[in-house]
Amino acid sequence: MPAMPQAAPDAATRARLTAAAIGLFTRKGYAATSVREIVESAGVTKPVLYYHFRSKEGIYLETLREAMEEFRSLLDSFAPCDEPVDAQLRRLCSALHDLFLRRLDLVRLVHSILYGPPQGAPFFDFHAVHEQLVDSIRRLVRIGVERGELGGADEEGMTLAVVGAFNAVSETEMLHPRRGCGRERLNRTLTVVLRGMRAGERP
Amino acid sequence: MPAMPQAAPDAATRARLTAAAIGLFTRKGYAATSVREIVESAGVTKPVLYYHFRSKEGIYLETLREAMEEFRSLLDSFAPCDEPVDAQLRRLCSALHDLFLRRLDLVRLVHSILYGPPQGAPFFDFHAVHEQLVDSIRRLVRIGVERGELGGADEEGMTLAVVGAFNAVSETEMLHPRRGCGRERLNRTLTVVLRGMRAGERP
DNA sequence: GTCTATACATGGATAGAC
DNA sequence: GTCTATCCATGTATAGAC
Repeated sequence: MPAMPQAAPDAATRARLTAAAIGLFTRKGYAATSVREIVESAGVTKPVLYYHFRSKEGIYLETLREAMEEFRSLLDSFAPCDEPVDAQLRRLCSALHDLFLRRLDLVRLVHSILYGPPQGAPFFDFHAVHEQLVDSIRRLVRIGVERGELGGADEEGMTLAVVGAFNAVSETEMLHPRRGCGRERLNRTLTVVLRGMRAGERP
Repeated sequence: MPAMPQAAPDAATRARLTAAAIGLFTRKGYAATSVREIVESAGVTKPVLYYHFRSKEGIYLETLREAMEEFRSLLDSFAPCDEPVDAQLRRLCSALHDLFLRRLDLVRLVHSILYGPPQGAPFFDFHAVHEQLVDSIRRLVRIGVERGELGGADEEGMTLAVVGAFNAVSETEMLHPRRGCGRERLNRTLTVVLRGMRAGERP
């Protein structure tokens, strides 16, 4: 019975390589990480990496795709519900914040590539993931306006205000990585922003 | 009369080098920019660069220091006044937004280093400039609270909300660099946030 | 101060044996 | 699949003449 999918004999080697790679890429960036470092950190030799992945770009793209799945799946799983939209926005931002804290190095890398100069790293479509995040918030805002829970005709301004509040806290977290103290900060910042978004305020 | 400061004979050469360097560093990043590219872009040869600056790190740090002066001086020149704080906050953000648009590549570089992995670039204290920016906003918020123009005891939340709104617009600008359309967007986003910061709203 | 030519290290990638 | 040994391009930096 040949060619049974017997859990791939070399799966362990691949896994060690991807783990080493994602760690180094996210902590040092693409250009500053050498193939030598990756293979040493994984306890293998160079040809092993080039056998399993085709190149440095190859292992970079594959490990990143894998790592970004977690973000995509969180956003995909977030379906709007009957709850008041301000509470939903808080829940979404809070869940994202938890994930960001757990993968802070990855978030750093994404941030630097999304907003920074190319730095020689091969193209990866972080933009799409970021758009998905913004769209999730935009959709909730729109629902809030339709329901009459949020006021003003400026959906885009409200969306940017929420995204901004979330980003400001995330970026503070990146600058001062003292684990966990940001959850309450996020809530308080959102309180300010959401107060400006409620319907029925004086103009 | 020896050693008169006759405008430095080689000032032009230095200027061409720094101009070429800042352009390449901000567009490509530190690691992805080679000394060869810099000198070719400046129309000189390698030893000229090593004579005037001591190394690649040297010209990087010196050109950045020079470029960041513009940001520092804008922040230094902004003194709080009698105007209502919401208008002052709008003015400050608007002035910063103009500067960001003019130096978008530089902002990108700063962003990627401030929030991203080290990438092998030598240390430059962007953090201090960023703190100065946040402090300028924080100071205005505090004044607003003291005057009773802004409500709530949460000065930090309000500061982050304003910083976030500004950053969200700046980052949108970095992602979609279509010149100029962001000014009104900034104003509208600030409108949402500032509405949430006014005194006398229902809790 | 500015050139030509070059030293020297590092990094990505592969050949060929096992 | 995994190893040893090596190729080759690129990059920083400098020696030494002018």
